[in-house]
Amino acid sequence: MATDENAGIARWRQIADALRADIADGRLADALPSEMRLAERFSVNRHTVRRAIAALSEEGLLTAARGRGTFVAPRPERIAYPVGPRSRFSQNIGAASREPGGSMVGATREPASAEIAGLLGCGIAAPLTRLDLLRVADGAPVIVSTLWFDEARVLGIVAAFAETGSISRALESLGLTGTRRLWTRVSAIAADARDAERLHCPLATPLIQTTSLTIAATGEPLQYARSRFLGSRFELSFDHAVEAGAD
Amino acid sequence: MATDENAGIARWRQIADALRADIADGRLADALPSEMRLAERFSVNRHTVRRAIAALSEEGLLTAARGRGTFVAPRPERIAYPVGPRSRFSQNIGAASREPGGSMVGATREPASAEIAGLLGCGIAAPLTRLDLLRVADGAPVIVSTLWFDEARVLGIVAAFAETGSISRALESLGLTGTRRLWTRVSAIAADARDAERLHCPLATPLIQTTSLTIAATGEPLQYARSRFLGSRFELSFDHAVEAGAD
DNA sequence: GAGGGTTGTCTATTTGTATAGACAACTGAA
DNA sequence: TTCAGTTGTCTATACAAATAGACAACCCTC
Repeated sequence: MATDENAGIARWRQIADALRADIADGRLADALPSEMRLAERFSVNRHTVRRAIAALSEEGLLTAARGRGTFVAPRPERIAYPVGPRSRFSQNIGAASREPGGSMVGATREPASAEIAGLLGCGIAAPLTRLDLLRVADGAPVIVSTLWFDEARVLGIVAAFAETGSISRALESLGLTGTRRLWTRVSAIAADARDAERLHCPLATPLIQTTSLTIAATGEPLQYARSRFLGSRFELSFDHAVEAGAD
Repeated sequence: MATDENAGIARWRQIADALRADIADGRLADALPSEMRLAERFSVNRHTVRRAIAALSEEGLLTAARGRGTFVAPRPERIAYPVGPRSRFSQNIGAASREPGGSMVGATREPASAEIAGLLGCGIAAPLTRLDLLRVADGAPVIVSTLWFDEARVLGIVAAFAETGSISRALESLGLTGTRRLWTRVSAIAADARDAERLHCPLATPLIQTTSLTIAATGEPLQYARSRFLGSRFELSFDHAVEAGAD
């Protein structure tokens, strides 16, 4: 219940973060405790609590009513996001009965770094197609992802994506069917200024970062991707199939 | 390169976070740019940069030498942490040629919440054994995890863990062999004051949070676990086996 | 209507953050 | 040795954050 000083994080921000986590996990619902009670609970002045509440109201998580109290907005449930060999964004968000959405915020050419060249099996500095996507659920941006392809293998993908609105359908229209995700790696990072702007979230919000490799039906590496998910809105889910002979 | 104001995060902390990320990802190594250069790069006064550097020096990431410059400590590589049906902590850390380590920081009884009761297949408020573990690599704490078991099924596990130093070996000594992890769910959270103290990391450091369910050889749920990993030190890795008939 | 409890707004004061400038102490190379 | 470039330390000032207290505006219940 205590807040740390000298952490470089304002107390009101620490309180806002704590309340936000409580709301996201369902520990706080309906009526918030009064400002005086919260001030006692965090060992802080009432004005400091008020500033935290103001920040959360800006985010739409709380609404205050003079004389009555402050109330928690109905919490958007965490999006369960299954990850497996056939993961697709539109399918995942669609299954959660949300409007799938994604817009391309950038499509550029880029020479392959040593790391990506190794993963995609192309030469260093070979031309890559890089797509930057912003993915939306319930009208709010929730994922930023960057995809890299060996340019020669996906000619016309930008137009195909613009037409179909989906990477998997765009790949199919190029004749690349039966693609499969080979692996996914997961870490956690803090949103930098760029991420915060794109995802409409406060600076330093925890994000889930995944990197993944997708292969074509032939087994050749096809797509390397890096995605950043709003940590508070998502729960990635991995089902562990039993590998043959792994016992 | 710009820092945001009004985010409730001090500029020196934003700069420290940015430099820490650059170090973790290998974009910064050997000699750091001079304080004046960094001040220009972040559009900030030199003293503000100095405070950021002081914080990172406290963490052991930088060492400054008057007249020569400031240097990046050799970076501990990210720990690749494979997650699958047979995941075990000691095995993972051992494979990365680090000293495995783990100490029990708590062993308590706890009545089952509705959520955990549903997962473990026991009654609500049934007695559970709860173990709190702190896991260490290279002498520094890197994971906090909490494990819940149906008490009746793991009598004596505390003593068995104390003897073997490993959960999997403790379970085997109780006759529970052939356990398997059924699923893992992943999200990202910010370290609260409690986590920060235990993991020796700054407040609001991004953590990977996993929850997982492990079943016994019979298929019955055995263990529910929640772990929090230092996001900067880990990369969880999931290999997607092709499920039979999933095409 | 009265009264207790709530949020909203005001003033004032103290502490922390950031900027600015100057100079000392030190290093390495010319 | 000289000198440009580095980190370390000092003073001073402006602004944001946090505390403290008071009171208005409002809601609900008795």
